Amino acid sequence: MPRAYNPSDVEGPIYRFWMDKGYFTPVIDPSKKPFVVIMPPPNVTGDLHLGHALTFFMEDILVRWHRMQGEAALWLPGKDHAGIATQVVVERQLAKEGTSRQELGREKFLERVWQWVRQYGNTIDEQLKRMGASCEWSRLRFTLDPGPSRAVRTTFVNLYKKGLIYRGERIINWCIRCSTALSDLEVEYQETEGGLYYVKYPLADQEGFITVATTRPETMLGDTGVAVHPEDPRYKNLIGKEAVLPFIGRRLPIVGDDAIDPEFGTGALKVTPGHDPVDFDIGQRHNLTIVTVIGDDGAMTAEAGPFQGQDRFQARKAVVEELARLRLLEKTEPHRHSVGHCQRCATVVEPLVSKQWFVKIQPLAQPAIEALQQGQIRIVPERYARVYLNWMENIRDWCISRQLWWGHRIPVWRCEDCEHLTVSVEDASRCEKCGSMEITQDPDVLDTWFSSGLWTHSTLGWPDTTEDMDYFYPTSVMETGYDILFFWVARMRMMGIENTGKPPFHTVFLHGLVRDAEGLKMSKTRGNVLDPLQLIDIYGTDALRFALTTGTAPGNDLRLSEDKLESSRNFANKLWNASRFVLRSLEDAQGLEGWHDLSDLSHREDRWIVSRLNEVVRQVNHYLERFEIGEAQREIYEFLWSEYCDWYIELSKVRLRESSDPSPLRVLAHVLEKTLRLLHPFMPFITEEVWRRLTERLPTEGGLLESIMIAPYPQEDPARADPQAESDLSQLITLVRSIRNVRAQLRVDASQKLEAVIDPKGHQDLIQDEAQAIKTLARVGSFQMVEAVENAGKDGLVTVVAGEVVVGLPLGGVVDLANERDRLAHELKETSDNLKRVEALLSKADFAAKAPEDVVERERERAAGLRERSERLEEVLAQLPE
RNA sequence: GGGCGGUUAGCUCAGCUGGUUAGAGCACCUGCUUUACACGCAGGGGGUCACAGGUUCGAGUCCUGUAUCGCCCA
Repeated sequence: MPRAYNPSDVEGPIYRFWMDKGYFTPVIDPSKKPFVVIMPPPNVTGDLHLGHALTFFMEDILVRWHRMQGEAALWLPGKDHAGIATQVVVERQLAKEGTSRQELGREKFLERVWQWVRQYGNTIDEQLKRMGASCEWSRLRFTLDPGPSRAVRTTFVNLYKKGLIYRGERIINWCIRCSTALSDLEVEYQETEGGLYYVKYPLADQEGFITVATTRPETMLGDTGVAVHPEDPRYKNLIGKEAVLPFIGRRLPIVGDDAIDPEFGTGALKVTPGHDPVDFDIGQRHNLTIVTVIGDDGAMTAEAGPFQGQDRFQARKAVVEELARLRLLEKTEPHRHSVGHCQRCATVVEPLVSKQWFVKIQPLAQPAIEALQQGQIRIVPERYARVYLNWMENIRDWCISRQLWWGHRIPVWRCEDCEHLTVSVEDASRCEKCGSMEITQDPDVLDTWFSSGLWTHSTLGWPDTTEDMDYFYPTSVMETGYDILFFWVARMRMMGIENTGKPPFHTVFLHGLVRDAEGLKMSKTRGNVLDPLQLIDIYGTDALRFALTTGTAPGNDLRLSEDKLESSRNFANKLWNASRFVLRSLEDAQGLEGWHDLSDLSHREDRWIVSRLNEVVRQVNHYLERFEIGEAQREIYEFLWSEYCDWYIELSKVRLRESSDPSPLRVLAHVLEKTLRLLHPFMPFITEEVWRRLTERLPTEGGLLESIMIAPYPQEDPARADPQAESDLSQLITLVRSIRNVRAQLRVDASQKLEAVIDPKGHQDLIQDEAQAIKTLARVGSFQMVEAVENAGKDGLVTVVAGEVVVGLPLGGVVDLANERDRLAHELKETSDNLKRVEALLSKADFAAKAPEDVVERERERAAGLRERSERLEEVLAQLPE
């Protein structure tokens, strides 16, 4: 066994072993509880990043944990065609080659995309495997697969028939570069420095002007009204009158509308229903006409009069200049406002009126809201439930059509003869109304999130009645980043309830975003993206898993640094070396029978470590139940390193050297084996590797299996708890530490063995039994037990109060008395300060009366301990020679 | 404008329903080739838990307000 753990030696073969054994495939068994996680399908746009890695690690931990508990665990992997995202990526590639999708044509372009998808699809699968993901490959799905595609069409048809999908002319977000409509969610707002322009509109049929303030002067060409607050005294008398639009000459009715904020600008708003969603609504309320002055290519239309043909930003300048020349520009103020950008290509989004398909969302949102309110769905962390509810309650109809080529084509065929729309799951060949063959399919595709919204059930075979649907639906936990709560989680809920009548999962577990060491979001443009595979090459999968999921709380962002990775790698190495020690000790060992159950523990060290392990098992399960993965890992880390390695192994060395009876070998093996199982969901590879080597050397007991992956997860056993052993060992450890402490403080050479006198204060048996351990671990040559240390008649006695025990170390001339006096005085002050605080608490009448009994009792015991300690210290100090 | 989160050791972060002397990793200081591990061992220093009030026998933890940083929504 090599001195250092080398992950790359073991990870590949182990993963292949698991695959070959089919451990990732659950057995459908109605008598068993299923545990189901549907993987958030990564986009097939490129390599996986650390955000994906975090998602997969969290899910793998949960799934492995449940699988080891004997549940039928299904983790269903998949990939998303990611309509606009993928199309943009491939278009960029085409641009580099000097061509475009238009040049290629729809069919050829789609072929190109499929090529891309095959390449990256495979890469993603391989990356997942390297991450140790125990997902069910035989059920792998792609959103454009026939099954999920049929689910998409079926849902579309159903919603259409219920009147929940409609086609309408509405204001939508338009990306000029992508030439497509976007949903509200696909628009990202950025604060931008701009201007607020005050423009004078002459009043019709009377003298004077009304001044409006706008951030987008070029849209004025499409104004069809002016709005003021109905109660605004400045403008009240103008309501019902008209203004005249400069350049165009159109007469603009002045209307009163509550939506106007009298405080903003001049309190008068130019209304452009064709290019602003707020204005669109105002226009609807007051029957204002819609004029489109910016075309879907971003250039001014014929309606823009003299500005026709100019780019929208060019037109902005030109309009302002012209206004200034005509003395209609009152003033310009600098102004910060948020501007919408296309999520995928960062082009400024243009609100446009366009004919699109929409989902009427209210009737779908309502049941989803109720499911949450009735507790059918739980969100972890809970605070996101309110965020989610608030969003659901204010949700607007969802624009689902995209003018893209890559995606699920809308299953609607328009009849050239009678204009009837045939909406059908199967490809239509004739008009369902007049039977005409002259029908053409809608050229648009559906929003990617439409198919993602069905993912929890479309992957299990819906709309068919399948064994999978029957057994695995509804799923258990939806684990994903909080950034797609609205995009995805909300839509899955709505669609899941709509299609199946049941919420698609009972728990939503949200994790945070992975940031770099400076706390910045990782992005390609910033160049701070860390490639998970590279990190795996350097540190190993288990270390990366541990680093990403340790010390984090649900829903909180986390920073990944080299430090964390190194520390996780070191932990893996620590485990490796502890195992090396155990394995070497087990070589040719006899009498290991019973290692699995350990029914007859007599040695207090053994009872101690088994008791501690049992407590850790309890804690880890407790934390996992609450999705506190970071805390669960910390428990194991600390137990393994600070208790098992630092103390139990060190103590066992003493016993092994002495060949004492009982031998610690069985317990060394037992605790290591159980800890490996406990740790396996978090660090699957190293635990499997060590477990194999370990179990090879042990008699087959407890139904030992061929892989740790399918071994049972440790469960708490109250019979293992041993408070006496725990308090004994705690005293022993304190004793050893205290002596080491003094040695270090007084700079006693490490190789020098000291003589000691020990006043056991009721711990005679402990000190007697553990004499050899004390000698070895504290580097004491020999000691004798006395009744009072200060009467031992030794020179230069340094006295240590170690828990309840008192130790005297005759250091003769070694000791600087002044130094020693300081040390003791410092310790005494600390003790008596503590004592004062506790006594103050105890002396309050209310405390005894109101605090729970166990708390009071604990404080009393503490006070007694502190009092004793402080008395001892005073005595020692008093007898210190001047 | 509305909402949410953070503010805890030099840095990065844990700390559950209020109850030991507030923890970890890294960094720092001292000493160690102790036959599992220097990716290590032993010992140590370092925190008025952002601030101000309040509730309580008891507050890092609950409430109110302030400051500051960040996120989401409009």
